[in-house]
Parts: sequence; structure tokens; C-alpha cells
Amino acid sequence: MPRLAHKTTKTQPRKLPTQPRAQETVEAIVAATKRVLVRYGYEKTTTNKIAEVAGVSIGSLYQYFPSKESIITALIDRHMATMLEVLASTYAASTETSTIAESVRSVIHAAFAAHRVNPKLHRVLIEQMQRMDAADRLDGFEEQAQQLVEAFLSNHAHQIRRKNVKLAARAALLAVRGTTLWTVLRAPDQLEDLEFIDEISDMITRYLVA
Amino acid sequence: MPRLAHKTTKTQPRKLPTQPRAQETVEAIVAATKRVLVRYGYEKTTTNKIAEVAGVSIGSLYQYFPSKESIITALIDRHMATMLEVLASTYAASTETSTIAESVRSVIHAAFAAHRVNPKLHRVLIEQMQRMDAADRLDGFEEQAQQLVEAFLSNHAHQIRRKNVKLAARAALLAVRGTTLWTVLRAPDQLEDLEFIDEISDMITRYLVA
DNA sequence: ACAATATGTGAGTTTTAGCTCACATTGATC
DNA sequence: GATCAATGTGAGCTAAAACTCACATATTGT
Repeated sequence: MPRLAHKTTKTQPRKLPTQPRAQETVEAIVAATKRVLVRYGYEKTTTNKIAEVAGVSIGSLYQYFPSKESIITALIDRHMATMLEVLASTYAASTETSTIAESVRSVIHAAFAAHRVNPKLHRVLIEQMQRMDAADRLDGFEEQAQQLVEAFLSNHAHQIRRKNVKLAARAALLAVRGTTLWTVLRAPDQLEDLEFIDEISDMITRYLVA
Repeated sequence: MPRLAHKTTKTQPRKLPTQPRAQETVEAIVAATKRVLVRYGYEKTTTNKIAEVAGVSIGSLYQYFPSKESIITALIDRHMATMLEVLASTYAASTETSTIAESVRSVIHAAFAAHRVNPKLHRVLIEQMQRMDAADRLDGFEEQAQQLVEAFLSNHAHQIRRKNVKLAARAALLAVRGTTLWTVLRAPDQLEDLEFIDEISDMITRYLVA
């Protein structure tokens, strides 16, 4: 009997690859999907095209992914994981700096850096997260980020002008998130503009500290 | 000979409606498209469904719109016009208030108000603007907004901390635009949260003035 | 009244892309 | 090396949706 994934849904893998050969196939499909998505966009990305670019047959593709959307879902998970790594490592590398201004600045730079991984892919995936109901995949991450910022503000309460911590965290977080979103979607070149990123950092710092 | 539109392209109307009856047909199609889009999203919105909801035949639809995308394009133009009106009127109604803080606050409130017109439709249209190459329809508007903010900053130069006017205008504009974008896409309830909007206004004001 | 033009109709065509399935090949286990 | 599971193949099925077109009805101008 073939080794099936626990639940065979529209987004879960159909069969779990065990042999190295099969895992290479899956990787080839994932890699090909990235390239095709970036090049042609979601609508013109066909499963047959993906299989062709991956150098596997269409049948193999459907052995591991039950639908086109499931491939996108897998990509979203992988891409978010990569971004989190970038965010974590950049942030970790700058914990020695201790003033609030420097902390804010390093985190915001990390946020932009995380968006530099593969902006075009990021854009396509964002669009699809909206369209599918995969947006809730982000919600957990959002909540986590909110908590983190709130904790940061509480820890430095004596230097923070804002008394309503929840509100301040939400405003600061959203201004940054909104700016990175807009930048990725409509002005990707700006991801490299360190002067601009410093400006945003300064904006947030001034908002937070007296 | 039927009265044709000047250029018959993929996005321009095929035939111009002259009789009132025909204009009612076009309006019915546009109105039906809004409702169907909001209810089902772009992908599940079929031209046949639109015609059915509009109470006209599919043939009539294709007499005035050469493609499904052309209907979306028409909607985008109308929706942007509505938003501009809201923005303009809200701003005009608050020109008496004269301090920088009050001006900034009223403009930002107007920006959020403009997004309250039909948030769900707004979201669908944004997604489609990205997908199609209709994004350049926004670019003109962006440029105009940038100039406006720059002019505002120049006029109050003596009270503004920022020396690089272009950069400051870009940062302020993007923070607001990004926040409204994120809010419409991911947290539409927040459009009504006046406390939050005031918080963003305060952030921008502190960034700009000494 | 009667062209001529504008508008309206909807069954049917066409295309396209997601997906299946019967069969072939490779690898593991004894 | 024999058996069985795991993996791979791709021609073709199927459904859905954008769009056409031959024809019908309504309106306008003279």
C-alpha cells in the first residue's frame, strides 16, 4: 500500500516522498514553480508548464501535489520560513546595540532585508494569499509580532511617551508593515534605499520616544 | 453604420451607448459586476453570471465591453473617481483649520474615509490592478500626490524639521499609503477606528515638525 | 409608413488548463 | 532474482468559462 499523507485535502500533499529520488522530484517542482511564477505570473502559470520546466511529467506533479493551489501553499510556507530566518538572524546580529533608537532601526532594516529575498516571488505570493484563504497563515505571525513589539515597549516603558501600549504597538507595526508591503508591491527598487529606510526608522523612533 | 468607439482595444468599450435604454444596460452591467465581484471574488465572477444578475443577455454585455477585463477597468476608473471626490471634499471642508498638525490630521482622516467607500470592492480591484497592467493607472495619481505633499512641506518650510523635502514627502506619503493599503486588505474594521487614525496622524506630525 | 440604425438575445462554439489513469520503470526486501 | 511497493510517464479526458453570431426587437428620422 502506498504511503499516504494523513489527511488528503486540497492543500496537503497526496503522497509523501520517501526515497531521495522522489524528494528531488518534489524539489524540482517547487523550484520550477518559483521560476515560472516570477516569469509569467499566477494566471499564466500552468501545471503542465511547471512539470515541463521541472523536467518531470505532469503525472509526477500530481502524485505529490493534489492541486495547483497546493503548490502555491507549499511555496508560501517555505518563503515565510526563509523570511523569518532572515529576520531572526539580522535581529540577533544587532542585539548588542542597546539604545531604543538603534534597536528600532535594526529591526526595521531587518524587515526590509527580509523582503529583499525574492521580491517578485513575494509579490505573486501575496496576491495569491489574498485570493485563496491562505491569509490566515499570516495571522499567527501577525499576532506574534504584535506581542513582541508590545513586550519591547513595556520593557522600555520609562523612555516611551505612549501610554496605550497596545495602540502604540499596532500603529508602529502597521506603519512599517504597510510601508514594506507597498514597497514590495509597487516600488521594489526602494527595498535597497537605505536612506529611505533610515527615514522610516527615525519616524517610528520619534513617535515612540519623548 | 453603428457608432463605434475611436479605438477598439481590449479595454476600450466596443460600442458607445447613445440611447438612454442602452446606458441603463451599461449601468446595470457595472452595478451587477460590483455586486458579483464583492460576493464571489474575481475568479468566480463569470461574464455569464454578471449578465444574469444584471438582467441582460450575455450578448448585450459583449456589445459594450470587449472583454471581462474591460469591465474591471471601467470599475477601477469609476472607483478611483469616487475616492478622489471623497478626498477632495473632505479636504476642502477642513481648509479653515490652519496649523500643520490639524492639516495633516484632516488629510489623513480623508485618506481613510476615501477607503471606506466600498472596502471589499476596493480590495478586489487592488488585486486586479496588480495582476493586470492597470497599475500604471495609479502612477499618475501617485506622482500628483507626491507633488502635493512636497508643495505643502515647502510652504511650511520654516516649521519643518526635514531638510530633504522630497525624501520627507516620500516617507510620510508611503507610511500613510502603506497603512491604508494594509488596513483595506487585511483589517478593514480598522478603517472605522478613529483613535488609530489619530495615532497615525500624530506619528506623521511628529516626524515632520520640530 | 418604412428604411435604417441601434439595441437585445442566448444557444452554441472554442479554447484552455486542471487533472486522471492505465501502464512502465526503478528500487527495496527477502 | 523474484516480488512488491514506490516512483515516473504522458496521451487524453473533462469541465468551465470567455466569447461569437445569426437573428429578433425597438427606436429614430423623414
